[in-house]
Amino acid sequence: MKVYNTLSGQKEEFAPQSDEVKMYVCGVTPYDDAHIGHAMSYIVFDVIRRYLQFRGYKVKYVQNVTDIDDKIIDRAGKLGIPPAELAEKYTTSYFEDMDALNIERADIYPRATEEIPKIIEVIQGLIDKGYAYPAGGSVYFRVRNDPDYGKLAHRSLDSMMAGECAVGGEEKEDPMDFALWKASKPGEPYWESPWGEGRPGWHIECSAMSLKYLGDTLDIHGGGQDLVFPHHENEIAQSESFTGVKPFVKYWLHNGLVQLGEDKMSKSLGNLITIKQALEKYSPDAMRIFILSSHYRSPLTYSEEGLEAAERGAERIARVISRDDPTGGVGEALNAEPYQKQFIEAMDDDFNTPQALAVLFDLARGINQAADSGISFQDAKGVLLSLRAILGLRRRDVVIEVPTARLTITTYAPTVVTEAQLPPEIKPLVEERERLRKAKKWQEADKIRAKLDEMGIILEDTPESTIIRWKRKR
RNA sequence: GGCGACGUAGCCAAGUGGUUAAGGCGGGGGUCUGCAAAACCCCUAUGCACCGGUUCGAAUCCGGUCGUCGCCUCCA
Repeated sequence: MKVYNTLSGQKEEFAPQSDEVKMYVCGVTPYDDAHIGHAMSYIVFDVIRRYLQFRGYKVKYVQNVTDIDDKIIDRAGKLGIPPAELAEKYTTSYFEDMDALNIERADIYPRATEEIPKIIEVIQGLIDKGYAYPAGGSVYFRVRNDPDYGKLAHRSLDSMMAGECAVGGEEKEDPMDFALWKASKPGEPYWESPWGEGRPGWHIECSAMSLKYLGDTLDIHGGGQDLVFPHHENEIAQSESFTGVKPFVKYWLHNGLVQLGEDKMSKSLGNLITIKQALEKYSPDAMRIFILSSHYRSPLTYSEEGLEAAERGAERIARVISRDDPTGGVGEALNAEPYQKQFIEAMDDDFNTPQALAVLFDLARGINQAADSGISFQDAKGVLLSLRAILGLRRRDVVIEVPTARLTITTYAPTVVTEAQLPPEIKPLVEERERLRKAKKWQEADKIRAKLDEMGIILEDTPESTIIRWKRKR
């Protein structure tokens, strides 16, 4: 298995420290609804985690919630509510989105505000070792004392200085130094520390949490490419300086960024589409297919057409899974092993989900062919189910028997569907149409079909039954 | 300005030295169907931004040109 490591800039053979992969992915700062960019990152790492598990690894997955930060304080101030309340609101919203997208929960979600003792311990350790210094109630990391600084971003300190004139710097020894601890202003939330009242700087919480929950060396650290510098660079500096252990992370994985038209989708540009907005129009499976259709390290341009295409694809795979094998598994059977092998080959090559998805569609076609020609596909369907689960796809179609006819209800709900969920006015219409069809009154029958179509119900006649299909996405 | 990525069919997107350039969506034709829908079959890039070079052979390596984007500042 090969993974692309940002640190080396190359694909490397994946060799974790043990059978339990220690995985840390940068989480959110909850001050607003999560957007498509978040969806991309967390779907990508969800798939990576699922695949590692499929390959037999145990995975310990930790994701932080940075629930105290300048942005939270600013936004809460504007809204006139306590920062903690704002953070809580959007943390809840975040979990709703993750659940809706079928992203498995991390094992631990440490929150910055609950990890202050560890954060202070790390900062104090850095001061003791000469890597940090207090100034004006804050504490800064002394970048010049870390000869490795810049190794992740592949940049030298001097080249960083050259481009942009230094930021801040009033009490810093060096303009590139960054804050580990920030002195609080009056009215801001604060915690007691050896350096006075204050709060953690942006990068320190990730170092403290990952060291606490996963140890001195992580196997995988993930996040968006926009975090490479300065966030992850600073994490390396903090962590390796504190522990003296190198590397802090064996494999740095970064996903490409979502673009909206010409520009990156970002907070500062304000051109965000939230996950909640997208889910109003598109199913979770469509979102996942859309995102997984391009390689995780490539930029992804959000487009309605792309989502529409993904929606069709999601539907196709769900339909295959709803097909029954009439052979009962007897006789000639479709062998899905070659597909599974190809899927694994694709995923083993730095998580090539576009190719893996192509294999899934090939297998779907194979199953449909088998079904159309009376070849058993039970086992193949099992393979399709297990492979698509790695990508987190889960649309299901449910067959329901009613007294007058055998009906199949198609839905995208993750939960069990019963006839009771079918709107009561639907069934009589379907039955009436069936009577008209038997009487060969085609025009009247078609009128009912058209009427149902307007109600969001699609009817598909098959030799055995009529399939009732919901147009709705969920 | 510095660092980096990318430019493949109508759209999206794999492939990164060697038979006919994956897959999805869309489009065209057909089978099935009362008609549809679904499914299946066939077709839809003599060519991979452009120009040179290396090679028996390049979308794939090298050089150049043009274009797009990201990071360097809060960001997944």
